Amino acid sequence: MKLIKIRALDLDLAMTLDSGQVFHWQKVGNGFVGAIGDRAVYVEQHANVLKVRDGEAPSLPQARAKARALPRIVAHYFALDHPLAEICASFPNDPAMNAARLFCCGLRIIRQPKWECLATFICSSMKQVAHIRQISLALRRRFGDRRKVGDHVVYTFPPAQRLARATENDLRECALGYRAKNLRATARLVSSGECDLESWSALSDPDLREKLCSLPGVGAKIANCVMLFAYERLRAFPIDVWIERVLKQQYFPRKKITEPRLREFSETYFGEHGGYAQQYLFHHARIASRNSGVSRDSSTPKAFGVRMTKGRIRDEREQEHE
DNA sequence: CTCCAGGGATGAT
DNA sequence: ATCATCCATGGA
Repeated sequence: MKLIKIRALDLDLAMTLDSGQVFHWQKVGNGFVGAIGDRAVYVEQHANVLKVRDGEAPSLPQARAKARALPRIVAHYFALDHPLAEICASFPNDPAMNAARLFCCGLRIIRQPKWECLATFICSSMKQVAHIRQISLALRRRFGDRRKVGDHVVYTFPPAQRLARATENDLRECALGYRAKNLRATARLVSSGECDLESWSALSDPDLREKLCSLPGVGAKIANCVMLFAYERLRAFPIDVWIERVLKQQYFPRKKITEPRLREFSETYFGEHGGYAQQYLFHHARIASRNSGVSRDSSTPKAFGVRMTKGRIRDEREQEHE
């Protein structure tokens, strides 16, 4: 089993794959297996080197050609060209951000295929990471293409056309619940050509956001995820409950802040790589709370050093008014 | 404005 | 072993 080496500075592969951007990579031995587009890939990290291989090709010349392309594809997917030191240096200098920056060394924003990212985040609404992984796997197993890398089976993410042909019930059987209707409707818009995800790359941030939000099942949060993870809009700042909690506790303690004001703050304060800042704050908060052994509805993560019960938060909200 | 939809993991009891 | 809670969008 021959592995190709790729130099990868400032990358933490395991953290990157576990930071809530992608949901299909599976840990195998010292590395991970997953799909990058249509290609089944195994990847493991040794310090500043990635060792990779992809699935078999039918003939030897083809296999050689594919192997030559693989390093470029992997480097592009993991965004090894992002200037991570510069990006981190552009973050604001404050305690929460500094803690997150320190904690998340080597965390990169992956470049995901647009349809795969959009569809996956439509499925993510009102779900937690563990569950999104199950949905992604169910969709891939049922509608994707089976590939092998070594002894491991990997399924590619099904194209929009294939999900558009599925019935709502087919999708529900993948544990999508009420998201089945939205995913199917969006798949039809994309596969019919009425919505051309590739051509949207040319749009400004606000125009792109508007287009994405026009799709069934896509609101502001999911639109921002897709902008950040699939359109390289590194300013896009998705606000989920984790980030909302962090922003309020770290930047507006004991103050009521309206939702539009919080959004405005998130879009200006964190600068040109706000999406990266968001990812760092998000991942730090998630892991810190996971390790604290304290449920997050009874206290904030230990790393932030603030204790605040849900009851107290409610009290504060009731006390203050604009 | 509120309420609800679907559901597996997770943590509390 | 039960039980409550997590989650974001869209429609009633």
